[in-house]
Amino acid sequence: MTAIARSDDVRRQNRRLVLSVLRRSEKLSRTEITARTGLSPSTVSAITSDLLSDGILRELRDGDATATRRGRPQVALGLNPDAAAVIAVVLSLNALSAALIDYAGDVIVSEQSRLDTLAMSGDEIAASVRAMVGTLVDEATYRDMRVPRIAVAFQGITDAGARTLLWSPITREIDIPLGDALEGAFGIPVTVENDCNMIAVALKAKDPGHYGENFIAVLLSHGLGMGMMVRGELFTGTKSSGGEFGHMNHVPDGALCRCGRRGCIEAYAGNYAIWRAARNLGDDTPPAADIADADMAALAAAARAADGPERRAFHAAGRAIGFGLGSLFAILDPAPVAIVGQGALAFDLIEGPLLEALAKTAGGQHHPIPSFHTDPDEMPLIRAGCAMRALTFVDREIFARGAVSPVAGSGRAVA
Amino acid sequence: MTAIARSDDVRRQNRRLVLSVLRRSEKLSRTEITARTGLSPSTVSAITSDLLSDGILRELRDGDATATRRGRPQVALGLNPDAAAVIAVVLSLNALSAALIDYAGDVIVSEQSRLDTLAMSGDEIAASVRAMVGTLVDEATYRDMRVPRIAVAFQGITDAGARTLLWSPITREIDIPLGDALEGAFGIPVTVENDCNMIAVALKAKDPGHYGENFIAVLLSHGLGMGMMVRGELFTGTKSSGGEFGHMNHVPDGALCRCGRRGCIEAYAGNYAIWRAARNLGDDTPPAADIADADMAALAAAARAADGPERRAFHAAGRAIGFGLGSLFAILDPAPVAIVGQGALAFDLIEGPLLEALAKTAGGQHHPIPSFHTDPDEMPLIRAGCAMRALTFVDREIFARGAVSPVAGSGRAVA
DNA sequence: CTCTATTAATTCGAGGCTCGAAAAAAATAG
DNA sequence: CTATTTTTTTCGAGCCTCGAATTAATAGAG
Repeated sequence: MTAIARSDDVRRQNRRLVLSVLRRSEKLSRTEITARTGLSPSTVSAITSDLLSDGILRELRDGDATATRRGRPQVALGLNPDAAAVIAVVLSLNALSAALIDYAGDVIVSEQSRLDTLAMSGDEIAASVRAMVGTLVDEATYRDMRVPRIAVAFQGITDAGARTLLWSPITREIDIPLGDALEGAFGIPVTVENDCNMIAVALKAKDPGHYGENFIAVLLSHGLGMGMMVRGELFTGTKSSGGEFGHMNHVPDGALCRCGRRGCIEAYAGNYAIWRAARNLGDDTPPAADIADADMAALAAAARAADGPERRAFHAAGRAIGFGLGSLFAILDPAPVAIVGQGALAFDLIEGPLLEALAKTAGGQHHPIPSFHTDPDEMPLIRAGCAMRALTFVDREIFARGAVSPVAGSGRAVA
Repeated sequence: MTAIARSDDVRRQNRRLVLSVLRRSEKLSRTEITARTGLSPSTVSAITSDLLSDGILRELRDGDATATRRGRPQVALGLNPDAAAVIAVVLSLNALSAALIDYAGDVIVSEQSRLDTLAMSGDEIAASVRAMVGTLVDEATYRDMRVPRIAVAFQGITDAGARTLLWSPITREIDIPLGDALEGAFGIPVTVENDCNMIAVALKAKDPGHYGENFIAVLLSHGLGMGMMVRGELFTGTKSSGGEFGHMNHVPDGALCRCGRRGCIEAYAGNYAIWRAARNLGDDTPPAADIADADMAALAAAARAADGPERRAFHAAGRAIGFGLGSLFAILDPAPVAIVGQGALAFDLIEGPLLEALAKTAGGQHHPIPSFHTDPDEMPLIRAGCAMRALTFVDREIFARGAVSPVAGSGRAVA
């Protein structure tokens, strides 16, 4: 806010603006851009002409024949898929996937592999990621597309600079410098992001009507995750990716959590916690390594069928999440919530206690109870968010600056 | 972030920048401004010349005789105290105070009065504030100073627009439109702010070395309050002033809170909660209306003297605050903490259990334990923060725009 | 088939802004 | 009184946006 401003910052900001409306709409005439941005027609003309000659935009001479109106027909402009490509990597428990995505957001090629992350060292994990990314970089080189950005998403915590994997449940190792490893290998700027933050990015891009300026995405699976959008921006911690909702305290000195502490929300609402409670194993039982989706589904079925430990376990989970959201809402006010991940399949079981707990907290005091939507399939969201994150970076930090030749010869060329 | 930029926005931003370094330093030559802002000497010359002819700055031809160096001597510039004035109002339990403050930040006149806020209606409170502000507006008119901003601080919650008192412990009434009342009466823009947010503003202004980009101010008195600075900006809720730290949940279905809910942190750490626990009154005892500082001091003395219910009460308070901070830090990472208010006098009693609880939560997991500083006297901070808030608004929103004649004839003139 | 109305997009000059280089101003040192 | 040093201002080059005027490209009317 208190930064110096120069003359050409104005153009940069307005180029950003034009690119941002085009990223949302895919196909817009100069007149429509004028209307959406509020810029004057002359400015839009100047900016789009620059972007066209830079190869960042292209004219879409559509065969749609919308020419039913009188007057000079509009020329649709869109992001040029060949302007650049980004690589989006998703690292999860025992699985690695990555995709090469063109500038318009379409997947060109994708790669998947299974790997035993828990048994691997940090170096081995970094090497696996590097190998897969290498394949995609080669692919990009072969197609003569430059790759100005790589984004990696994983479950866990990164530093605030989004460069290092600080901690993740998918490995025993901490402080894996994934960003530096990839950047060193390919000379391409990298961000390492929390998966739930990427879910939030994807939700905002997908349904801006419902997920607007402020909302919360909660991932329910083996552990808990959260991504928050606050005032239109992804909310991250000051030193890390932040948003460790699952490790807010629910019950002081309560159930044993996977993190080694006690009483975390996750220790009541993670799959392992629900499983533990449903099997009457006691709060001190160390968390199971992983629980199959089918087993959780069976638990949910049992809970729906009859009152018993299973149902009580899901209720306790709902209660923990409800109190946690209440505490969160006390700090930053209620906002729509997306319940994402396999746990969303059992949302019918946890919703009641969740709302009941929420009503008992300050979050519900001055404002109406927020809406809850569910989406059990998190992976597409993480992939889409990760790609969007990388593309938005290119929009804002690279193509918003003039004097960049985007369609460079080398696939590895970096500004 | 995605706003349109025009040519003159550049000048506005750079005027802001110049005003912000001058507000921090009080006395700076053009050369020093050049160094601190990074602007070119020509630009600084142009901007300061505008600001001087607008009457916003003044030359301080000092008798300090710093002329021991060779070369043309520097001319010190400073904010012109007569450029404008603001009114800062602090409304607290049974007391109202307000001050007329010149543009350089010095108090011109201040007013105080005692009133029985709990017995008053919202209209009566608004009328009292209006009357006191009226006196100061008259004073400003008499001195031929225009008042472009009023800021009101109080303990409680406002709407996100900082216009309405939504709830406050100082009155039984809710939704008091203080902002509209004052704006209607005087035609001056008004913000209504949470007192702890103003404490945070004041701490940042007072000690930017320690309270930098990220820190938390916790007010311990009858109830609890919190103000947060996140990435250099005051963090407010999306719909309200937010930061209701005291009403994050500590123990599900726990002790009765002043807000009517159960288990809030405040229900363990507010004065009434400590009192209640120290007197073995039980968690369900309705909160006392108010407890004299002397009584709390006596309680603290007893707690220091011997192990017993008093000491346990303070320990429970520390524990509640510690778990609460831990949950907060799970979301946005650890940051320095200021413990402000009368409760800071007993910080020696609560610090141990606080740190112990904090160590049990995720907040302390990846980062070192943050620092804790105390300041028992909150009123000066609230006053200073409130004044600073109003002045900063004038800097940024009014004087950063050119073409404003600041030293208007009428004291009530508003842009 | 030509002409006119209509809508889209571009061009051009006016007016801002920052910056670097050069000039002017104001003091000390000798 | 002159040279030196440091601060501050002035001036032209180079961006940028915007409004008004101009050019481009179509559908419909006669």
